[in-house]
Amino acid sequence: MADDAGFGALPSAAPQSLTQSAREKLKQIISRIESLEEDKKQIAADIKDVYAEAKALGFDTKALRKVVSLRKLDRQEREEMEMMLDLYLQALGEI
Amino acid sequence: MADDAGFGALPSAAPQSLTQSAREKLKQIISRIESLEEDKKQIAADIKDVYAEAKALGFDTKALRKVVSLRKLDRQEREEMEMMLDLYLQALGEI
Amino acid sequence: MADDAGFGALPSAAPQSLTQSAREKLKQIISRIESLEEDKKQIAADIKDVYAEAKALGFDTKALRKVVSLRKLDRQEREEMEMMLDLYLQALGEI
Amino acid sequence: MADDAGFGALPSAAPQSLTQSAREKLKQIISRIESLEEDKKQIAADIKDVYAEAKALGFDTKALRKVVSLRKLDRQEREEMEMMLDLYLQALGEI
DNA sequence: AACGCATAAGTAAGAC
DNA sequence: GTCTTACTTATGCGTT
Repeated sequence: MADDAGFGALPSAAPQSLTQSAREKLKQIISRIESLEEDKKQIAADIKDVYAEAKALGFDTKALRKVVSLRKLDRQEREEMEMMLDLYLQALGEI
Repeated sequence: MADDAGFGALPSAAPQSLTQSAREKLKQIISRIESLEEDKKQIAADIKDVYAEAKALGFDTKALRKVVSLRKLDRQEREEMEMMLDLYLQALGEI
Repeated sequence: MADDAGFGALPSAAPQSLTQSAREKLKQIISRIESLEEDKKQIAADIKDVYAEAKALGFDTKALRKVVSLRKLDRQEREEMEMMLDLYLQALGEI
Repeated sequence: MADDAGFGALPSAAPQSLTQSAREKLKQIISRIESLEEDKKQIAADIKDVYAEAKALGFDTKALRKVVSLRKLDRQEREEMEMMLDLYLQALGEI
């Protein structure tokens, strides 16, 4: 697959002639990123499947999504609270 | 505003009192979704890490991202072409 | 939920009492935006009409949409390539 | 520009050999759609500009967007009311 | 009339 | 710290 795309994207010091080892490293990096993105995409598809399944069971997916996002908000608020707490504890430690 | 949450997150027949089994099923669904979203979030963090690592090695992350997205475009175009081909074959089949 | 509308749609210095001129300016801005969005909506409707007309003439709108999107992809890729080229030229300039 | 893309997307009756006039018609259709989409894109850019200008004047664009979307919701509700009213009037006429 | 899709809005991250 | 760019979510549209 368009694997010769390994141009550019190089250590800024030597733009036009990448050393062999840099080339190798670059390929690895690209490969890892693309692999991770593939995984992410797969999980997104899995999530879609779960919603589809829920719908088939008679659940209202729109409401379902709302529930999930509300719970996420709650969690975020809780995390923020913890961060605030850390901050305060830290501040107290500095007295 | 978006708060008119048209509820009914449940099998349409019994809006306000979910049966026990429906409740269980609902919990399972939410749990699975949240677990998957957690995984997805983790992978996104991993990707961030790879970029950070690449940057530390002297690679230009902006160019790196461009390379990745360009390769993605290539892939998309190839997929699009295959879909087009399918479409045409299908159209021909309908003669 | 998203109802915590963190207001202050106004010059930060005087949150609750907008000066008369700021009020005027605000009205103008909203008006311009809404007018532009109206135009945009109109054009979207026009596009819909063209597809409907095409369908009436016997064209397969699904294939039609694919063609349009493929041509758009082509254009995007060409633009991407030019951006890449700029990036490289720029990188070379920095040697 | 990739102008040879005028393949397929054809009246279902004669998939592989588009008549000359159908080809012409197809080109016109694609051209009109692309032109309209270009206009739409331009307007979207204009809207962005207005928000940017508002920001420069000290307005909080996030809140601004909220205002616009709220007003849009209001309008939609009003339109629905009018539709309902029409419906009722119509129903009354049928007595 | 409901389902999936595709665009569009809003949000969050990264670069300069 | 601002600003753009990318991603995620949400709504609407066409289709079956």
